[in-house]
Formats: sequence, C-alpha cells, structure tokens
Amino acid sequence: MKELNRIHLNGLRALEAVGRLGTLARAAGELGVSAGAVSQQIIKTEAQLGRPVFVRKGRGLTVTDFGERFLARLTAGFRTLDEAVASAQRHADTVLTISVAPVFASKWLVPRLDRYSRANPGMRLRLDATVDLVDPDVSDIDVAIRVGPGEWPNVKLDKLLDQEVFPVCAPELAARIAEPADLLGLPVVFDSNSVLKWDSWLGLFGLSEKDMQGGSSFTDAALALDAAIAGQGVMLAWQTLAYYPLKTGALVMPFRERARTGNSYWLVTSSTRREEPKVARFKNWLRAELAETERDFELLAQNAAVPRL
Amino acid sequence: MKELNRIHLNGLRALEAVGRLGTLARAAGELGVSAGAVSQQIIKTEAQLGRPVFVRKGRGLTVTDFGERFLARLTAGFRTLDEAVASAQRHADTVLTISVAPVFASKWLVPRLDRYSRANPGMRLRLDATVDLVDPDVSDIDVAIRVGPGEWPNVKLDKLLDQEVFPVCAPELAARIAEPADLLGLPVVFDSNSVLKWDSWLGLFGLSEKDMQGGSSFTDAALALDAAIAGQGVMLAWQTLAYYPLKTGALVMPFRERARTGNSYWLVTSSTRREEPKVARFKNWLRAELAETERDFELLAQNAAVPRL
DNA sequence: TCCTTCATGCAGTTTTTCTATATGATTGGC
DNA sequence: GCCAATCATATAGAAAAACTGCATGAAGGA
Repeated sequence: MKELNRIHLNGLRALEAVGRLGTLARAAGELGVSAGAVSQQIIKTEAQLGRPVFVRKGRGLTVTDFGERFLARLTAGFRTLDEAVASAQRHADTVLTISVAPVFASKWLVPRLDRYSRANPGMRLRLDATVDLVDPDVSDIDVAIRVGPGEWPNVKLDKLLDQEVFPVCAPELAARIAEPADLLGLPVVFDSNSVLKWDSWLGLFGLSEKDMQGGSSFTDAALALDAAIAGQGVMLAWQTLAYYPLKTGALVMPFRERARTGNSYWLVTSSTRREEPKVARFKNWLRAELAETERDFELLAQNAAVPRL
Repeated sequence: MKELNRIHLNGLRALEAVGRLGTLARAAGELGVSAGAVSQQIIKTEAQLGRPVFVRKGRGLTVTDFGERFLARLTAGFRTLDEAVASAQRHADTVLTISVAPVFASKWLVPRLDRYSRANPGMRLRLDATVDLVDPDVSDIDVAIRVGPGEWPNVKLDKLLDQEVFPVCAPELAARIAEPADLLGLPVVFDSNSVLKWDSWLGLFGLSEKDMQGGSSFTDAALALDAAIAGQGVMLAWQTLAYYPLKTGALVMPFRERARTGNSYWLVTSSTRREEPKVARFKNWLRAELAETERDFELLAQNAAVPRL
C-alpha cells in the first residue's frame, strides 16, 4: 500500500468518475462539486502519476490507451470500497441484530416477529440465538435480551420484566389439584439445566421441594415444556416460556401466585455507543409486547382453576 | 458509487491501515502522518459510517465483528487501487514502448537492442511494430520512429537521419560493374511496395529507370534484400536496411554516391506531454547509434569497389 | 453565424488535515 | 508495587487542500 501515498485519493476518484462518465460536468455531478474542481483534480493527479490519462483535443476528453487500462482498475477498486460502505450503511439502518437465549426466542419472541415486521416495514431482523452474553461493543449485535440479576459490567441495562415462576400442567392433571399441597402427590417434570428452584414457589405455602415426587428430567426447557403439555407432570415455568401454551389451553396455571426469582429480563446494549433509532424503536416495541404478556397473565390468574388460599 | 460521497476517502484509508497494522503508530508510519492525525481520521470516519469499527478498551484498539468484515473489503479495494497506481508508476519509469516500422525494426533496431540493454540496465523495451503512424497522445507508445517528409501534424518531431538510397548487390555481381551505366545490363530486384525510385539515384548520372532490365519483384523490402544477397540482382537500398549485409560483406555497395529521397528518419513524440527522462535517454542512444551507422557508411564509401566518376 | 457545450485558468475563500503537545490509562519489567 | 514505555485521545493553532464562481478559448451543431 505504499504507492497510494504519492497520490491524492480524491484525485484518483475524480479521475475514475471522469473516465466512467465521459465529461467533467457529469463527473462533477456525481462527486457533488463544481466542474472546475474536477478539472483541477485530474490535472494534478495526472502529474502525480507521471503520465496523462486523458487527451485534450479542443472539446471534450478522450482516454489514452494507458488510461483505459488504468481507469478500469480504478473503477474496480472504488466499486469495492463503495460496496463496502453501502453494505455498512444499509446494514446500519435496516437490519437489527438481536442476541437472545434460544428458549426465549422460540417460545416467546419468534411467534411475535410477524407483528414486528408489520409495525416496522422495511426492517429486517437477524436473530443470534446464543446462551452466553456477548459483548455489545465488540460483536455485531445491536441489542441482547438476557435473564439474570442484572450485574453485567460495561454494558447499558434496561429492565424489561421481572421473571416469576409458577406451576403449570396439562388440564387433565389440573383436575387433581385443589390446593398447593396437592402438587406433592403428582409427578414432576424437571428442567435440569435451570437454576430455578421449586422452593421459591413452594415456600410461599410453607412447602418444600424435598417432599415432591420424582419425575422426568430434561436438559432443555423446551423439551420439559413439551412433556408437561403431554401430561407427564407438573412443571415450574415462567412467563415467556409458558405464555403460548397457556393462551391456547394446552397448559393451565392451577394457582394465580407467582414467585419472584430475583432474575429479570434485561435489554443489554453498548454502554459507549449512542443509541440508534432502530434500537429505540425495537425497545419500545418489546416493552409493549411484554406489557401485553403481563396483562394476559393477570387475566389468566383471575381464571385460575384453583382459588388462592 | 454514490455512497462514497458521504465518506472521506482518506478516512477510509486510515481506517484500513489501522485495521491492518493494529496500532495508530504503525498506521501513521505507513501513511506518513502523525498518530494524532490518524486518530482524528478514524474517529471522524466511524461517525460518518454510523457504527464503530474499533473498540477502545483503555490501551490499544480491537476490531468489532462488523469492522472485521468491513476492513477486509476496504483492504481489497485499496489494494486494487494501489496495484493500479503501482503498475502505472512501474510502467512509467522502466518500460519504454517504441513504435517502429517492421523493416526498420528487424534490419537495424533489433540487432542493437542488446547494446541498449547494456547501456540502460533495468529498462525494458516494448516494440510495437506497425506500419501506420499512431497518435502518441492517445496510444501507449512513448516514442515512434517513422520515415517520411516530416509533415505530420500535432506531434513533436526530431530529425534523426536523412534517408539516402544507393545500389547494392552481391559481391559476385559487383565484379561485373565498373560504372553506373553497367547497372542497366544487370537483373534488378524490385521492392514493389516502396515509393523509392531508381531514378533518384540514376538521375545523378544522367540515366533512367526506363532503360533498366526487368527483374524479380517483392512486396516486402526484407524479401527483396534476401534476393539481392542471393545474387539475384541489383537492389536499390537505404542505410538502415543494408547496414548489416554490407558490414558482413554479404552485399557490397558498388558506388559511393547516395541519393537523397526527400524522406528522413523522424523521432515522433507527443507535442503536449513533457519529455520524460527515459525518452530523452533513448533519443540520445538512438542518435549515437545512427551516427555510428553513418560513420560506417563513410568507410564503406571509401572502399567502394568502383571509384566515383 | 450564433449558441451551446466543453475544459481550463485564476483568485479568493472555505474546509480539511496536520503537527505539536498534553493527558489519562494500561502494560510489562524490575 | 513502582517506574518507564506504549497507546489513544484532546486541543489549538498552523498548514495544506479543495472548492466556488467566473472568465477564457476552443469546437460542434443548428
């Protein structure tokens, strides 16, 4: 990359534009400057190159043999640069990249994406489903949604929703439940990967996980959810996981009580980058959707099969 | 090529250099400016792009995921530009392109090229052997050598040598020649393409081509020359054509008289471009070689088999 | 012939870029 | 644990570059 030091880049660009468009005036139009400016640029740059690229014959410019080959290469180079910048811009404005946990994505976010598309025409979403928190400064993502106590360093955090857990089960099973203690006699579907403990909910009623029956165990919350829907047991679920099965009636929520886990849903963005409009729009949309989810839970609680104690 | 208007090219170049070299200081070294200047450039350009390319974490810079892809494309684009400029420069300094008539090239110039190479190490010659005069402004050639009255418009002309014609023949045939009139009784080798006429030489002695015998005719001077060497007749030759056969004795020059043709050898260059050093050097070398050729002809004339009238 | 289009020359102004220096922050050696 | 080196950034003034607007000259078309 040593040769470019001798040459003014803007001069090369002027050369290229004139070569491609034929006249100074058209090149000036593309470059957004006056024709005189372009004239000065190409003269200076030809001098720096040491050989003429254009022939002046009174009126207009024609390209020398050398210029023909040279300009072709310039065009190729500048086109590459232009495409790089264009894709950066396009990407910047119309593509929103979100990093979310796979379960949250599949059970809650993905089913709502068509609503997002309708509300934000032209925007394209890219979902990056990973478990680990990525650094929003380094990585490609615009926003991340993560569950936790909210103690990540060097990022900007917005709390979206407090995570709460509660039992869910298939309707057939719910018929055998009248009060919390009934849960102890039923099979349980465990999500062995989760750090959430039954005790946080059972404790509300003075019960303990130790007294529960055994049951099936799954390494993935989605599998455990399917097992619960199949009627294989009671499951400890949380809002975004159980939302759709509850809405369709595939699962029911025997009790209206929900227990705080100490975790919340956080929207994670870069602490150094200024918030872009597309991010702000997504944030607002997400808040509205979560608020609706929360309202639906209020309704579900009122219809809970078993009245509160 | 519209996106590049929003971005400063030099800023992109700074971005690319920093991405490739890792630190501001190294990039500044390559770009030939101070580190502070590079810092300002990349900050400004990142703002223009609308997204950061580098992450600042106290000391040093690391590249974002986006930057990784973006910088790769920038590097490709700038490399293309750099190579275009580099080849232009290289070409400009070390390659000399000469347009010459094929006969002149093969009979006089090419045998001397090794002398040129020894005198100008590092220089590479490109011979463009065409009959028509090419426009030195438009075409790729640095210099052209042409024979004619010197009336070409819009070019710079340097006279190299006046063209002169004279009879040549094989030594066996020369034994039958004592005076110019003897030529009328000998077979003649004609170059039917040439505009040169025997009368210009015969006229010096009050003779005329009408009185000559017929003979073989060739559409190419080189073929006619070979026929003359083979002893098939007398030929009207000129300096640069007959030089080597005369020097080796394959042909002889029966008379020392040479007739002007009105044509000269001209060195043709662009009338608008400033003369480059490599062209000036070639011109000097060519003059010296032609001067030597002319001296050799003086010696040949002194040894001419037939004394002047 | 007149009018339009084209490239270039020029002077002054505006914009950009650069240097030089200072600052804060981090790393690595001792 | 401290010191020196390295690194990026900030700032202000200086230097360089690019641009505008207009004038000029040359060529082609109606």
